[in-house]
Amino acid sequence: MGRPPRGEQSRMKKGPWTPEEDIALVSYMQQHSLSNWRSVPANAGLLRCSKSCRLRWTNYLRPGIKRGNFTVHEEKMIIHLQALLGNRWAAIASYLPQRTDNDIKNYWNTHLKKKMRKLRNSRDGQADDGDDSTDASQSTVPRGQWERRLQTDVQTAKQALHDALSVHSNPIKGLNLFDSNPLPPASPQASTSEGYASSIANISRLLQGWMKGHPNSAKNGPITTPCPKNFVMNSSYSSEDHDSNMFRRSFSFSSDASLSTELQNRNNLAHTCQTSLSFRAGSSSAQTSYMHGKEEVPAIRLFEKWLLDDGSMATPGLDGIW
DNA sequence: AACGAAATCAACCGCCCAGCG
DNA sequence: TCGCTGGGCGGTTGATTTCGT
Repeated sequence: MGRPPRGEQSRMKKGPWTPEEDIALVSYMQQHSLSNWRSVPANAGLLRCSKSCRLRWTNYLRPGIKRGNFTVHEEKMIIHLQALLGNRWAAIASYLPQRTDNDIKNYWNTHLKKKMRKLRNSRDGQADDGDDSTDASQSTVPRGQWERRLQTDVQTAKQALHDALSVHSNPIKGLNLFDSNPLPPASPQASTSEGYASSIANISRLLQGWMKGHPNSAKNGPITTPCPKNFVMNSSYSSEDHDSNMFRRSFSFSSDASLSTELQNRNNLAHTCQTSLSFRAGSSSAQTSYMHGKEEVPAIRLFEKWLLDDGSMATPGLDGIW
């Protein structure tokens, strides 16, 4: 990618995003269909590089992101998937659509890696040697496991592609993850799955943090408070402080916007799928493994059962962590 | 209360790849 | 075919927060 001109680069702002910037970006993203990220900073009035905007949006501001409070089930899935796929966080994140690859990566590095190391040490009775040999990407994977990884890659890719394509015939499928309803559930019981952070909640969070530290609240840093399960608009918000129109815009994602986001997510998934397929393209054994018995469907079912079944078919050695 | 160490995580960096002219 | 560009990915950094003494 071409390096931006020196002058332009120096004018670009770096570091933590302010609530004002977040609102500007969210507001822009809500009103415009995304054609290319390069035009976003200028059009949204941000002194950020396009990459920074994309990252901020995909990792923190876009609708349907759940942050913090990883469940035991999610932990297990991450560990299983990491063992299978290695540090391919985007692929792992595709199995946890509420989570971003960055979030999963951070969680792995700060929590799970340590947990795994502890487990290994207690099992082997060895002192911590500090290496990360539990990482599939760095370990010498036994042939059987490698083949299973390979098959999983292909199946993951196929499934992702299938999902990505099927959205056109059934756009509602899977949309519970990206609820188009701008209003939060009326009661805790109304929320089907456990706490899902909508865009509304994301913006609420940033505004709450903004108000807590406003003005010049940089010291408070990014808002990391977990989202409430059922967001209630903060009644203490004063429209005198900020542009109330912008506020309203930020809190009213249209279903179209949510749908386009979902479509893009699925397109991204399809891209991951392509990447995944090409990843092993040079391997003849990949073909052998994939074609074996023409049993793609049972294979993915088995894998998903293994993956999603809480501990019943857990990876040997992982039981007892929780 | 004060200080340093450790943990956390948002954001950046650099590389890679696909698409396009 | 080649060079350029936009976008995606994984690794790393560094500011901030939390914990222990």
